[in-house]
Amino acid sequence: MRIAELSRQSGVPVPTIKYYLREGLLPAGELTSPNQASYGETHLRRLRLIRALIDLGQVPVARVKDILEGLDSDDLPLHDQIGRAHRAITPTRPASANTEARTAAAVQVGDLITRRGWQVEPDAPALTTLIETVAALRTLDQDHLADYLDAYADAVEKFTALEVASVTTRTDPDQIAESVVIGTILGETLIAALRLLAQESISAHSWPRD
Amino acid sequence: MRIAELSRQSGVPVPTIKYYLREGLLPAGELTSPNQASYGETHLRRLRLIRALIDLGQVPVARVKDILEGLDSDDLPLHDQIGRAHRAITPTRPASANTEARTAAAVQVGDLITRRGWQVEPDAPALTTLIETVAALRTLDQDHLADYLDAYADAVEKFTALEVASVTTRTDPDQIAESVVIGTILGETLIAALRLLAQESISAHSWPRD
DNA sequence: GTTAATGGATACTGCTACTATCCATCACAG
DNA sequence: CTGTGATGGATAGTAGCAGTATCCATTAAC
Repeated sequence: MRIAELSRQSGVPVPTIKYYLREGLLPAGELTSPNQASYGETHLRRLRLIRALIDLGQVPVARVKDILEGLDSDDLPLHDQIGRAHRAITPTRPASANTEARTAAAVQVGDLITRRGWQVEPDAPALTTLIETVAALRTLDQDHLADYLDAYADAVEKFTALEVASVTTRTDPDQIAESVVIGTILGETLIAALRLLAQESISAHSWPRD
Repeated sequence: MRIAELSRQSGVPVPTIKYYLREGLLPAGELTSPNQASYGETHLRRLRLIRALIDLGQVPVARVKDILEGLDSDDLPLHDQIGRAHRAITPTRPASANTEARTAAAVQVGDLITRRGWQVEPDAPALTTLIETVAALRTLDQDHLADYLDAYADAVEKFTALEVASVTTRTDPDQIAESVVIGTILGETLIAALRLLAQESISAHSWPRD
């Protein structure tokens, strides 16, 4: 198929497809002549994945590129694929000052991780976010939320159990990697959306005409 | 305190504070003379809230303004405050085409909501996201994840229960509104970070040297 | 009484994710 | 075999966002 058809089937405008080609998100089509290329089913699938990560997962284009390079390089350990996915959805923070609140939060989070027996690298991107968030909650006088960390962790472990179960339905290594990446990123979108719906419903119940 | 002190205590550069003042995120200080204003504790608290929403919650400046206006307008029903918070973290999507996958996803999500007895307005921002995400998962051949919707919803209801319990520790209506907003937005950041940590730990267990 | 900071206004910047334009082919209908 | 429209590739332009920078006429503080 040529680019117009690819555009029609994916719903992505031709100039945008060209842009993804330029940025190396999408592999070039097979050249049949100096200015004619043909795209196949793989291109369509890849394009859909790109759009899902960008539109639903809010992943920046540069991070999408990272992820796709990871998926394309065979034999990359699954743990690294997950790392890329995590970095894609965790903005790198400029390491805030080590205030009192931050130090206390770091201790609390460290305790939680030990208590749970989690194995977490000390430079995990999510670690900083978690510490920073707990510190912010305390600074904003919302200790009640920060104090529920364990209960949150309980519920969160359910997700990971689900995801592990879900991934193990696949056998092909390439498919596993893709599932892990999509699950990590779109899973978050899914959970966030579900949570908002549950909240809205609860809020309608609890304060019908507050 | 004057602007330099506010900047020092909050860690926000003076030009940025001026920008927030211009944008109406931060109320003007009390003018003591044509070119001298004094800021108080409320300004500092507000500034910290702004930074938390922007840095941790990834809320765009314009949405932060929405939220703060909501918090400032007394007597705004809590349900509306929640609505603003939800809109702040749910990007408005340009309503994709009604493909087959989308329609099927809409049905599945509708069923889920009925089954759970959730009360959700048909134009809730999270609803579109959820439908779109389920549709994307199916298009990307990740049905296994989409099929676990109910299990996800189970775990998600735990969060809302936690948040309701947490909010009811407050009595002052203003504080409740603030808690709801912060809980909604930073709660998501918290959950996402915890989930990534749990994932990393599981992945280290399951595929130590894959 | 000089030096530095302030409030307020206006202009500029860097980044991201596209769009638009151009052009020399090329496919294909008539 | 000729004219019309699409294509690949390159380069340039754009819109929106979140600040930064500069300027200026005061004013605070030593």
